[in-house]
Amino acid sequence: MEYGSDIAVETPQGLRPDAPSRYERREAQVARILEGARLCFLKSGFQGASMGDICAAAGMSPGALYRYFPSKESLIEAICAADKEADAKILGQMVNAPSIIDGMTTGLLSHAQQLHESGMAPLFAEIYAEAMRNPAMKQILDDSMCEVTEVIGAALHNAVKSGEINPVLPLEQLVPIMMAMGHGLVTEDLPRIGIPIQTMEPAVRAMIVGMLRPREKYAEASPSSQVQKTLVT
Amino acid sequence: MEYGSDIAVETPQGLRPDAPSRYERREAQVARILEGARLCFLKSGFQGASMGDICAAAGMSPGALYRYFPSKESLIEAICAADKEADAKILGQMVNAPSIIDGMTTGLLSHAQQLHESGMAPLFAEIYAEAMRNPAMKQILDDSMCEVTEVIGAALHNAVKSGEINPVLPLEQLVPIMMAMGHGLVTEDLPRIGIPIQTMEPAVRAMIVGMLRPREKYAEASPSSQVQKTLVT
DNA sequence: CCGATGAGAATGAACGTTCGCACTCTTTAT
DNA sequence: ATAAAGAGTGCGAACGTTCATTCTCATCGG
Repeated sequence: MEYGSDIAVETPQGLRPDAPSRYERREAQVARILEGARLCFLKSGFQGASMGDICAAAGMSPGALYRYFPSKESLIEAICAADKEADAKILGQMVNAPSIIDGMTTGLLSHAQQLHESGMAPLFAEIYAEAMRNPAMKQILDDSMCEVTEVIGAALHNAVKSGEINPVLPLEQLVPIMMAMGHGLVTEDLPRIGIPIQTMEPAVRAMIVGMLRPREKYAEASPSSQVQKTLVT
Repeated sequence: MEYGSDIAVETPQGLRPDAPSRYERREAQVARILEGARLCFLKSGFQGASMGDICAAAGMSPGALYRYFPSKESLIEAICAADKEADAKILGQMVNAPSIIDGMTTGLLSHAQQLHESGMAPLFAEIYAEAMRNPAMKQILDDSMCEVTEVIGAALHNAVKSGEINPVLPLEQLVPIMMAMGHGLVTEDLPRIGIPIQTMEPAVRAMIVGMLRPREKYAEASPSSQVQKTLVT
């Protein structure tokens, strides 16, 4: 059951630096497998998709596929990890915006948009369900969650210190709650039921403003939904 | 593949009204099976739990179990339907409260509480994931979702008419968005990571208030987080 | 005695994974 | 330059297991 963890290919430095074929080909094959696996998992779920299905989708025999991934589980983990990396990118947008309200609003909406366009929303649900019982998957998810919590928490902490916002709750509690709500927003795939992402902007902003209670000069923000805070907790 | 849909037991009227043993015994067996199935699905997921596991959990042989449920799929559907019924109960609380803000706030929190206490949160994730690919499951979920949307939508509509609230968005858009956020809140199982349900109260209220923008006399509400609306969309 | 119920072995399919073999490059030896 | 060796890669049959479901037979209440 214990394979060496050579899922990822060796670094190119292991070969002549100008030799393209071997290393690049291997990377391309890995990509093909992951893409096929993603499609199958999307259609049938982690447990429902068979290795046969995945082989077919990747245009490859089982023998060949197993040269790249030692088990079905390793495939699932690779897919999850890739998904979490995509999340991290979005995160950057959120915390680097000049206004924390704008950053979080557009960050959440981009996340939803990306998930919808890439058709990954169902996979998200799958990952969550799998994490509920598979400890290895749980770890991947928790690590990612932890990292996100810290980065957002730090950004909010700065905003609090500079007097930009005055949250309804201590940050340790507020951040997970906002993330949970955001998680619901992006997994529900609202565009599918006729609610375009852009429509959600005022609602998302209202939620964030409601929870962060920015001082007036920060709260004006964009299109609609003006709210001003009146009291400190 | 096409069995008669006699998943649920025949109504008691089909037997002598004073005959307890047959009908009651059958109902008890069904309950035992469903409880065992629930535990197994919780632990291993719909696809991961085997009929053998479920038989063992229900203290029953496969031959016996199949006298009550014609397939594994019918078991899954029964579990989902039971779950959706539990949701409907919570819904009553929400719309019958004198203040729509209070009703929705406490309704959401009760839902989260119940899901956490009954340990059903992981099943929720499982149901969602399954619905993403199984059309029959999708139907069950959509029907429930549709019903909830209507009831909440109607309650909000009344509140708008009476001038109690002035939502940031048209209701057809707002309701699904709020439900999505609520869904995220209850499935994330925040108590598990150290955030007790009651802590979430101000945050949930802030979200709801932010989105519904009640007039001042309704907005005062409980503990914290006072927000007042200033403009119409 | 009959229909409902239960146990548990049996069945056939599907699954994840492995194996043996063939083929193709790349490197090394001649 | 050519041959031999070796590693990487691919195929698809085969293996052992597990699974959902069915079958057969026994039991029991009415």
